[in-house]
Amino acid sequence: MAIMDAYTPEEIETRWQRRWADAPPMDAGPEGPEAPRFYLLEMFPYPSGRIHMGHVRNYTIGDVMARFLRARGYRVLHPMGWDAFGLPAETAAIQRGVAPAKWTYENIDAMRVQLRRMGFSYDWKCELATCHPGYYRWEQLFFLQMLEKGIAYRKKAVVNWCEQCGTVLANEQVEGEQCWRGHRPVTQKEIDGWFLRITAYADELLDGLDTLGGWPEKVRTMQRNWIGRSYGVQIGFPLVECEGALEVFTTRADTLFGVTFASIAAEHPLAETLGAAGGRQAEVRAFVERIRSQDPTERAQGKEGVFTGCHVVNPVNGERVPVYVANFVLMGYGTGAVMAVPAHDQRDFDFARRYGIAIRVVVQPPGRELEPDTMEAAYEDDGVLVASAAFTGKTSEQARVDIAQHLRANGEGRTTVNYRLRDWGISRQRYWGAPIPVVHCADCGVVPVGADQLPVVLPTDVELLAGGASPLPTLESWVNTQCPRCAGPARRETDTMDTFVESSWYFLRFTAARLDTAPFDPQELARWLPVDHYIGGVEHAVLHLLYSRFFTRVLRDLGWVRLDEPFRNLLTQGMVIKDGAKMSKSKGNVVDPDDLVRTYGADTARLFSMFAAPPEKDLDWSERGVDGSYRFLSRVWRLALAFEGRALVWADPGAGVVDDEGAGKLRSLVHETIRRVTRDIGERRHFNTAVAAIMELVNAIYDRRAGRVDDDAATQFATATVLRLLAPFAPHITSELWERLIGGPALDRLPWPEVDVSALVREKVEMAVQVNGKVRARVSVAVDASEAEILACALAEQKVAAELSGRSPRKTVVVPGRLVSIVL
RNA sequence: GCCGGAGUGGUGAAAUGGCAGACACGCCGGACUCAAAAUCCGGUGGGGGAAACUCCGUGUCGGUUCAAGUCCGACCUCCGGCACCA
Repeated sequence: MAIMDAYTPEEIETRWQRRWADAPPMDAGPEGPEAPRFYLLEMFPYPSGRIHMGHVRNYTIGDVMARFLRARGYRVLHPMGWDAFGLPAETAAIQRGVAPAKWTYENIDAMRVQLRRMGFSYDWKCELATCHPGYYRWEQLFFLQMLEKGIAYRKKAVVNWCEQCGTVLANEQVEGEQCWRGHRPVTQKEIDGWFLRITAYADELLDGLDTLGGWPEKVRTMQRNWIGRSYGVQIGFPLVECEGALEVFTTRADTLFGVTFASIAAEHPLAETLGAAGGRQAEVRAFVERIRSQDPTERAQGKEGVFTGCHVVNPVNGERVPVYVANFVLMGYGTGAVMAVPAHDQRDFDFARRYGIAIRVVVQPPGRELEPDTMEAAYEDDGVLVASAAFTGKTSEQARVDIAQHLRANGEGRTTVNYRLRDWGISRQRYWGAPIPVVHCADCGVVPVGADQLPVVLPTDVELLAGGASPLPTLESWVNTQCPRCAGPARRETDTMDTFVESSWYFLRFTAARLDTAPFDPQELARWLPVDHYIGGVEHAVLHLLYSRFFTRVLRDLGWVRLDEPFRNLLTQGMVIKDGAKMSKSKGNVVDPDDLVRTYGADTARLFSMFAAPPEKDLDWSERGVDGSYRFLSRVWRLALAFEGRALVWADPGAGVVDDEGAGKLRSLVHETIRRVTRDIGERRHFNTAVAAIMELVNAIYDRRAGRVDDDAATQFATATVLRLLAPFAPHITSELWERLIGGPALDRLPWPEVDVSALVREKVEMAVQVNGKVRARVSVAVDASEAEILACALAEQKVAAELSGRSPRKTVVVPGRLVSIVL
């Protein structure tokens, strides 16, 4: 026997990668044969400079699918690009003195090398970087069109400010009390900025979730909660001490007769007015100032408030109730004022107990009677109304409808909808982002830049300021410009756009990444969109994935796309965990993909990330597990190379040429494995079990070959099929072995193996026989045996007869091919 | 607190209501070797038994069913999301 070449992944893989760079696997350009199309996309990375294990996992899932789908005859669009604007480039610039643009493009180059080294089959000719003017010029155009339609607008608002990032953040980008990048504190600040009217699409975004059957329920639920639609009534409570009325929002109109006070937020415009009118200006001011200076956590400690000295009138019963300023009322939700029903709202209950305000029960639960004096908590569920005039005796459900009706008839209120969702604040007080294309003119105010003047190019020859602030406001040559309207002197907007704006439409641009006369080619959009399968981390459930759904609809309404939902199917992969924690520098448990690839090769890295867990679960990184994957590939290597020097016959020998029983069994197993792997990759997306099936086949081939010198057609067919099934997971080693043993068409040009269903049919099946639910025997019966024959066979078993000991079964169940169940 | 998801060997995990633990890691044993590594073969949920076998076993307690990891009800634990949203 000749000395076998050792498995040397590094040498094999780099050689194949060079070949693939010259002749990419069937790309997805507009020309070519008509075939079913598949847009497969993975969330594009921020070019930090290095890929991490999360990327390896995410992109391996995508690449396995891409290679599989190509073999199945699809034309696959599988692009890769760079989410290239963002703060780390500025931080690096300050720390290391490299310009953000240079730093970013160098990182992109480095990461592209890493991705190629993994063997990922991207359509590199679609590559894009969002920091390129050829990309963001279209975003600026969209912005101008949104401005015209009122979707983009400017307002002064209380917003989240991240001290460390030196910028404003959207609500979605604040998690707990820290910013999404992990910084704290995030404080509240009142500032002028640009917003996109996502709330105008709240209903559509919410209802659209029902059409997304290909999304995980978890993500849909998260978006539903985030949008937070609630139906209720807005009621005007006339003010006693001044003119006008206090507008409140409630979902519990059925408790209206239980109102014993009203509360308004510290930021409510009436706070000052009511304080003055009620003669308690000093107290109110002091309270408001104290509350407003608190950070969100501090503010969430307990319920407190101050009486304004003023009252409002309950429209349904004419009662005067006091108005308080309360720390727990949010200005940002509803009207910033609430009617308070202590008996039926826990917050109001706490507040009423603290300040000695009356508690009035107006909803009684079934089966017991609430007494205000003995209540220990508010009763918040539905019940039957009491002490509610004409509505007494009605159920809560009915009363909500009837009272709303009554208020509407008297002009005292109207039904309305409220959302938890806020408009998307996109202004960032940062340098490394897409400039917002407007100017500020002393005479004309805010004036949009003409569409023919785009792009407003971000200057790249800048000096970053040591303090971290954006250099744009002080960059006179850039910031000073002419007003497009009056031609007078004007200053450019120095805020840049949230980088989530770029990622909200990149998947559309991939279909015509190099087009420079328009953002999209309508024909290409129609051809590819929506994305058939999108893969990424669940952390973007209410960030990128919500923004993209919104942006797609805006572009639809602007006439750019004909599409409601951008992503038909979504796969959210779990995190990569090591030693029980997410990989992070601070925990010191990071595995560097470069080290991994150097030691084991890309194929092993790919195989392990697919084998260790199903994609949606967290993946526990294990050095031993990686080693196991490497050993499996080595095992395949040795198995296949045993044939070196002889041409391996890879065709199915067919049922006829089977020479002995073992060969027939092996051939059946090959087809069974094709069936399993095809289903696991194509339908179930359980790549781990697909790999397990291939391993079983390899084990079976080893079993058959044990002790044999000669290798029959079935063994050769099985070995070749292993290479074909394993190719999407480990493209390098399989390509290498295929070329050495078979040559002919390259493995990645070959169609996916077909299942011969007739090969799956067995003559006999083994079935379990249960007596009273316990397996007592096994019988081997012909597959086409009737139920009666199977039963007779089972009853004839000695063990079964012993169990029966002469009794006759009370009931029998025969599931052909599975088992026989006998009940005594 | 509310909303999701998950609890299966020593470990990662697998199982259209039909023989729980496929596949892999680890461990144990054997072959090869002067020896070790690598490799190949075998064993490996727990209890009992020399063995044939046998009993128990998928977070807990109930239920439906000839049959439940899987369906239903209640609960416990862990993870994730939201969190004074009126």
